[in-house]
Amino acid sequence: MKTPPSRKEATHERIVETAARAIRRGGYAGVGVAEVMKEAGLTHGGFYAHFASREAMLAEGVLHAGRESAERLLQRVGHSRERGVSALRALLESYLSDAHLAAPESGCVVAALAAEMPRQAPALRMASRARVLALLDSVQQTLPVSAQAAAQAAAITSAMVGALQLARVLDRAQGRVLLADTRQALLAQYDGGDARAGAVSSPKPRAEH
Amino acid sequence: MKTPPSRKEATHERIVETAARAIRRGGYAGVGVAEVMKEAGLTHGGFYAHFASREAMLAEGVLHAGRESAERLLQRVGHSRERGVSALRALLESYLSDAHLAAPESGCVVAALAAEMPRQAPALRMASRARVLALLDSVQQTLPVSAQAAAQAAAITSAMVGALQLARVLDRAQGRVLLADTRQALLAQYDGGDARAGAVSSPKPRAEH
DNA sequence: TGTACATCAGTGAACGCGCGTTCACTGATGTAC
DNA sequence: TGTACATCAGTGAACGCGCGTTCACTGATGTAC
Repeated sequence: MKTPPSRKEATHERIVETAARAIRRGGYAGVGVAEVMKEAGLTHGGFYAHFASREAMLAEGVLHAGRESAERLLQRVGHSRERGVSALRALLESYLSDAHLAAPESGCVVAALAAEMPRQAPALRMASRARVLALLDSVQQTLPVSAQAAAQAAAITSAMVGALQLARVLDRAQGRVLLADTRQALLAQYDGGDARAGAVSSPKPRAEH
Repeated sequence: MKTPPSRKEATHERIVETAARAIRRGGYAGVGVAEVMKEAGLTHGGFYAHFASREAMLAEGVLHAGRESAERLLQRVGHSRERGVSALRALLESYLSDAHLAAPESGCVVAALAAEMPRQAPALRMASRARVLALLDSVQQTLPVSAQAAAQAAAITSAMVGALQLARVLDRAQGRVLLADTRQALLAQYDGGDARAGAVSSPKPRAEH
């Protein structure tokens, strides 16, 4: 059983949570020590009592962000299955949703950081890589067990991550269409017949106010 | 007809080419003015005779990189069609190749920078967005004309970009497998029957020396 | 063709700012008796 | 229960370095006559 966290442990956790949000918002390169500490309600002077370096904070942040969004995804998949929806469909509808598109800060850390990951120093690159492998594994677990499951998971995960990233570069309307198109294409291919075969462009979303 | 480039124009072009490589290697955030100028054989003092700001250089760099890799892709697709290979197959085999995986510096700028693009200042974000739209269009042009072509292009482009990024995060062997799996899955779905339906994991690549 | 001068591309030193990191100190929490 | 002291988390000022930007100057190129 866990002992209750000490004051320092609780603070540490709060900094890591803040960092996990900040790296998804600004990228590894866009996150500063002072900024994170301030957002966590502290001054930057105390930072090195918690981490050996800025990079160590980023590594803890990416792992935390990954675990957090993996949990959330798993929950949603669980709920949807109770409603008779396949795990894969639940996964795709959640991951490729407008909500996820609009909220990188609390979303998938791989989609937020993939391009930056290979450029990081070894420790941070390894932490990043672990989250990519975990995502691939999560996707694979929504597929029927078969010899091709790993390969299918690779293709599906690639499309999920790519679609979210491209959609975030485009403007809102174009991004939503791209997301919807990709969702439909993947469902048609991997989740059997109840989506019409051949993806069809969604109608333009209505203007927002 | 073009007048021959002045000395200054030639230098400017050389800086932009250098920048185009540098941003794909290091990301927007990893590129410095002094570094690019030095790599172009100049001192950093002359920089502001060529660009209004660092950001202006990055914008020219991303456009240059995009046009360059689009041209190269188009060439390869052209050659392959002469050999009786479909345009889409040629595109996928080139984009999802081990060579592209290993050479981000001269490869697709969207794959190298997608996650950073939404965070940039407006001018740079617009230049980045233009390259995403151009890539989507390039992919669509390899597809048969149909009402679904845009939607298919969205799904295929997402998978292409995502696969390259994920593969670059993993180690070399895992990355190649992920790339091959995605390639096969896309070919099976969109390029008809001669790839076995259902992607199959490739054998492990041999160790390199 | 040759000389004098103006223009222009590029040089190198310097400035200012942001940011990661360090450190002496403070105020609060917990322990000994 | 109360007092004295030690420990510990967090503060705030300061340091040093890198980097974008500026600017006075130089050497080369081109033009006028």
